[in-house]
Amino acid sequence: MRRPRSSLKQETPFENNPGCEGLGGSSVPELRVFVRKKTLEVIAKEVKEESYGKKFVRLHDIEDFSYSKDDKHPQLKVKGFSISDPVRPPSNWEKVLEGIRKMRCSEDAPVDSMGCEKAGSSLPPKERRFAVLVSSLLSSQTKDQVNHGAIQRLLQNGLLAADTIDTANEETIKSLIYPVGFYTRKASNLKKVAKICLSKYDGDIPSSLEELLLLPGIGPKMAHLVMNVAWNNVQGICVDTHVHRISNRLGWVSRPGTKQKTRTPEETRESLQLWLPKEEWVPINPLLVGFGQTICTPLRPRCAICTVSDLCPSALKEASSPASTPKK
DNA sequence: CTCCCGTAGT
DNA sequence: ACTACGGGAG
Repeated sequence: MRRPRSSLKQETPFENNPGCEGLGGSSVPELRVFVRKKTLEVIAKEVKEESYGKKFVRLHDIEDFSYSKDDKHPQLKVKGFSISDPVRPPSNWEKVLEGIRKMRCSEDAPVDSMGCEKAGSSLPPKERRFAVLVSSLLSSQTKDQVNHGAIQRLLQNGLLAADTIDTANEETIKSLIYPVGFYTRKASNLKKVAKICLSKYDGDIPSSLEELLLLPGIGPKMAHLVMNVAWNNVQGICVDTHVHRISNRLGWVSRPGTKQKTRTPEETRESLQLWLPKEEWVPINPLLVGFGQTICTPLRPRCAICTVSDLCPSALKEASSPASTPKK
């Protein structure tokens, strides 16, 4: 459902778009793609890496502009570059996925089953959503069990709601959430988030991806997770380091227009979403996380016991697990 | 000891 | 692109 605008020169949709503003005044018509915080990266990257090597695009180089409401990102079509290269799914991806599922069944992983999924499951909707948000804030780089303990302590002290957190002492919060990773920063973020939720959302949490991303401490991974869990609204794939690593090993993703590996989880997400059917967007995360913890580990992946190694372009190409670590 | 992990700041 | 954060794991 895209609304292509054929003649940008006449319409210049950016002028009416709060996210994008033209730089008036200069004799050369130059359009600066100016958007909020994290959206900037997406657009700038698309333009920058694909064609220009800079964050500015000259107005006359833009041939088309499209905006879709489902997809939040505006897209620029730039002279000499085609955005719409057809993307075909990697061969055998269904077999690979099925193979990984089977391995996951036999070898049980400690899979962080996302503590936030059950966070505050007994609370009313609004409170539950807030609990999910808090749990997501705390859970990054933290074991599920530790995170759960922190959530329980917050709950017991009545500090799992925007209004109470807003008035609470930051030191108190800090001590309650300890020992979650980065507790100092997270305590500070929690206070800020509570204030924002109170003032802008009546104590509820933002219901869009963009607004979630504006909260301190909420990045792409958690924003997608919160959209999924709190709002039951799948806006994108929740890509963590496991999904990022394994997708690249399997050759499932690449930098646009190349066969190079993606360099960031966000690039991986964009690339995966181009072909992976939406039904898989949610289950792919727990599946690959568990697989990544037990078999396709960051160092010394156990390709020898992996049942899909014959379908994996990276199999046995990195130092494998037990065999040899002679090294000097 | 080194590496790792999401996010933010640089 | 690189790094701090704050612990856990190797």
